[in-house]
Amino acid sequence: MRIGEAAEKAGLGATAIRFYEKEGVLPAPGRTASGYRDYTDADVSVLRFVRRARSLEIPLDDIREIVDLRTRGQAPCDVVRSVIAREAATIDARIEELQMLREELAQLSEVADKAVETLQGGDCVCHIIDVETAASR
Amino acid sequence: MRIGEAAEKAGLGATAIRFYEKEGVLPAPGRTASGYRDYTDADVSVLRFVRRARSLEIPLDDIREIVDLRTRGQAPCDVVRSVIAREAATIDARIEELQMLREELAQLSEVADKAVETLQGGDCVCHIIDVETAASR
DNA sequence: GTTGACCTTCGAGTTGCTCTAGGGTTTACG
DNA sequence: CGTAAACCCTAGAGCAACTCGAAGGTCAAC
Repeated sequence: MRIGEAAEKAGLGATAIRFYEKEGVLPAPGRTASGYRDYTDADVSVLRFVRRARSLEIPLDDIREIVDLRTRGQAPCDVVRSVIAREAATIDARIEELQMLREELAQLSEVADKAVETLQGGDCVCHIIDVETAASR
Repeated sequence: MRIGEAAEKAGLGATAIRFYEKEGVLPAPGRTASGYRDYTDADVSVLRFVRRARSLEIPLDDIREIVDLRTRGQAPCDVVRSVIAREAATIDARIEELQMLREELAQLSEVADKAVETLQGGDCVCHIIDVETAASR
């Protein structure tokens, strides 16, 4: 199949696939007589893996390593496992951070509502920002 | 004060501050006789605002807009409020997404553990990846 | 037989910075 | 007074992970 179909099956953009190939993350696929990239179902499953891995925010360098091991028929399990562990920790930290930010935003919009109520537009120059900088202490 | 002190007070790097200035996010500060940037406490509070806004992942374009309104003495409240609302929604979505990913990772590392147990290294070529691609359906 | 959808490559642009090179300045110490 | 460390300056390159545009080749249908 050509790149468009492979892209759709994998849930990626065609340009992203070309980019991954250029970056050495993906092996070069076959080509048709006219020079079009020609993907097999096996290729698509690799594409899909890359998409999944990227959606987990695993860096391309790590993905390249895993894909490389895979295509050379070696066991990427240990690599995958350590990457999984690392990513899990990263994601936990990220979630925690975002929850804190979310809470601050909620407070902020409360303050913003009050500021608007009490100040009625006119002289509201930067109260929200001031409160925000105060909150950042 | 010079850029290093301002940077420390605001919780930013000096290079980031220069970058913000170059990008027009921050107004150019005063200069000493020898050409060093010279920041006031008011400047630092703007820096701090930018840092806070960036930690909320608000894009520099939006921050520039808000800072711009502020320095022109206009009320950025409505802008700030709409940005806050938008960012809150973004963060909620992001948290949800990350929690899903986190769950998948947990499953994945379970599978990886089992795969290692049952397969003992040798022919473990890509079971984790296969499971992962299967899970991505 | 030509329109339109698809494919090709290459290079540049995006965002938000950091880093390097190659300088000048300020401060403190001996 | 000299000098070494720590600070500052600019300009430009580089980073991740892509996307977009230009300029063109190809394939299917009507």
